[in-house]
Amino acid sequence: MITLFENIEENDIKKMLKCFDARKILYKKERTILTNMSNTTIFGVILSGTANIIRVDYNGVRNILERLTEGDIFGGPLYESVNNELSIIATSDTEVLLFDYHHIVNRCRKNCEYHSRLIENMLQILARKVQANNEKLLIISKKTIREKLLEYFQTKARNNGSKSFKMDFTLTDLADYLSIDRSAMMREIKNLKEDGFIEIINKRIYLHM
Amino acid sequence: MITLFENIEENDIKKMLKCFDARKILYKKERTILTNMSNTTIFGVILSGTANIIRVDYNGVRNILERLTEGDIFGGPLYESVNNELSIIATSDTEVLLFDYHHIVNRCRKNCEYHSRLIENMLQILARKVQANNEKLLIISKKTIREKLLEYFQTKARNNGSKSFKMDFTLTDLADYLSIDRSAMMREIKNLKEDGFIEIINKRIYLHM
DNA sequence: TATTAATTGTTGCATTTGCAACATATATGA
DNA sequence: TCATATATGTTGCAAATGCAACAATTAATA
Repeated sequence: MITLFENIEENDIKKMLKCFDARKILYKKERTILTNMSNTTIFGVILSGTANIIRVDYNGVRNILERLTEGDIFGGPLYESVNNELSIIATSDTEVLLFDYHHIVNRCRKNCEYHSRLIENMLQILARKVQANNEKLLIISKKTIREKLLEYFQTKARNNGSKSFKMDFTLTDLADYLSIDRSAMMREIKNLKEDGFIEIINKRIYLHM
Repeated sequence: MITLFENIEENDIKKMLKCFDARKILYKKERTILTNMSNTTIFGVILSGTANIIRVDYNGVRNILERLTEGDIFGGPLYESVNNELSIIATSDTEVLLFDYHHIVNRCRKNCEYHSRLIENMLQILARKVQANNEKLLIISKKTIREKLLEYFQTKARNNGSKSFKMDFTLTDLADYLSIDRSAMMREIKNLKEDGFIEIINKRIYLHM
C-alpha cells in the first residue's frame, strides 16, 4: 500500500518536510486532531495510530464518517465545501504529520525532482480514497439495516480475501459508522445469527452464504 | 474547474491521446457506457453530456450512486474492489473519452513533460471527487428522510452560493440518489413545504431557513 | 483488586418508512 | 395532434426503525 513518501529518499523527505514546515504531533487517545476544517488548507498524514472522522450534529447525533489508520490522509481540502460539524478524533495514541496542502499541489521555486514522486503518490492515495468512499456509499445506500450489515460484512470479508474478518469497530461505533440505531442494529444482528447468515466468535465475523 | 487536459497544449494532447490509444465515443441517451467495472482498468472522461453511475441489485432496486457531467472521470480503478452491480448510463447524448488507467499512472518510456501536468490535473480532479463523495456521505448518513432532504437541499444551495438552486434530477431520480422510497419522499417534501422550510417553483427550490 | 465506566444485549412502543396501488399531470414520439 | 410513456402526487397499511429504558457483561483505571 503506497504511502505519501513512498520511493523518496530519507534525506529528501527530511528536506521536503522542512520546506513544507511540517509538524509532527502526538495526540493522546480521545484528543481532537482537527475541527472546523472548512476553509482551512491544513492537511495531515497518520504516521501511527488510528483516528475517526466524526460529525456531531445539532441534535448531538454522532456519525463516524471514516476511520483513519496509518498512512491515511485527511484535512481541509478534502472536506472544503462540507459543513463545519466535522472533527478528527484520535481513537488511540496517534502520531500525525501536519502541513499546508498547498505544498503538495503547488511546487515551490526549487522545483525539486522528488516533488513529482510525491504528487504521484498522492494521486494513488486519493484514488484509493475514492474507492473506499464508494464502498461506503454502496453500503449505507442500502435501505434496510439488514442489508447494510450484510453489505458491510461482505465488503470487509472481500477486502480480507476471505469469508471472515476481525471487527475493528465496537458495535456501538459500527452503528454510528452505518448511521443506524444501535439497538435496532443489535436486533438485526441477532436475526442474522438466528437465520444462519453470520456467526460471531470473539470479534471475528464469519459469513455463511 | 480543472479538467484532465487543463494547461496542456492542443498538440501535446493529440500526441498523448494517440499514445494512450484513447477512443472518443458517443453514447446515445439511455445507452450503457460501462458495466461490470471491477477488475478492469478502463477509464473515462465525460467530454460532453451527462451520465449516472447506478447500481441495480438482485431485487431490482435502482440506486444512483453519482451523477457525472462534463469533465468528470469514471472507471474501473475507482470502483475496483466494489461489487459488479455498477453501470454507467448516459442520461443524455454523451461523448466520452476512453483509455486505460495505466497510461495515467505509469509514465511511458518517452517520459513526456506534459505527463507531469496530466498527473497534477488528475490529482486535483480526484481531490474534488473525494470532496463530492464526502458531501454525499454526509447527506445519506442522515437518519430520516426529512433530514436527508434538508441536508441535500442545503448542500446544493451552498454550492450554488445561494439560498436556492435548480433541480437537476427528476424527483424519481432524486429518490434513487438518496436511496429512499419515492412516495415517502414526496410525503416528506409536502411536509417541508407545509412547514415553510422550502418552496418549489418550477424545478427551483428555495430554502426558507 | 475493587470500583467505575463502557459496551453489549434486550424489550415495548411510537414513529417513520417502504410498498402497493392508484389518479393526475406533463413530456415524448409516431 | 393523438396516443403512450414518464413523472408527480396521494393514501392505507404492514413492516422496519428509532427511542428510551433497562440488565448484564466486559473493560479500564484508581
